[in-house]
Amino acid sequence: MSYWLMKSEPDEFGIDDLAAAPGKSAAWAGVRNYQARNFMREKMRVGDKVFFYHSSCPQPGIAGIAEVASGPYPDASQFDRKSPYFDEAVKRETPRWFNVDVRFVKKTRLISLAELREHRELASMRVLAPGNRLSITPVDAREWEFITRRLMKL
DNA sequence: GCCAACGTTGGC
DNA sequence: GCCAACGTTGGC
Repeated sequence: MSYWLMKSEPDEFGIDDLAAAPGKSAAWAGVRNYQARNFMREKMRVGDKVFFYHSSCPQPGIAGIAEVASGPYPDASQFDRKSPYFDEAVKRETPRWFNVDVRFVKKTRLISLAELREHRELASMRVLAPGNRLSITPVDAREWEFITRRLMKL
C-alpha cells in the first residue's frame, strides 16, 4: 500500500465536500499536470491512503484522511466545454487526463503547513519543499505514521 | 497583491 | 532540441 498527499482548494472542494458527496466518494477531477496524472494513472491502487490537503486558503494544511476508491479512468471534465478544466486539444478517443475516485475516511484537526515544518521527521516531505506546486505527492510510510500517530493521535 | 518556482509553449 | 517568454501555483 502507498500513501499520498492530495491538494485541493477548500473553496472549490474541501474535506467537508468529500464527506457530503454521494457515497462519500468523488472523482479527483481537474488535475492538469502530467506528473500528478501519472501518479493517479500508474501508481495509485485502491485502498491507498491519502492526506487531504487544503491549499490556497487562509489555513493551508492537512484537513483529513481519504483513500483511493477506484482505478484510473478518463477525467470527464476534459471533454466538458462548460468546465474550467475543458481541454480542447483532447479528442474523445484519446483522453489525455485521468483521475481516480477518492473516498472520505475522516476529518482530523487541521495540521497546518507551519506545524508540518516544525518536525524534522517530516523535513523531506515533498509538500514542504521550496517552490513545490505539485498537487499530488507521495508520502512515505514513516511520514504517514508520524503524522497520524504523533500529530493526529489516531 | 507580491513573488519565487517551475511547467509549458513556441520561435528558431 | 534549445531556451526565453509566459502562465500558473500557492504561500505569505
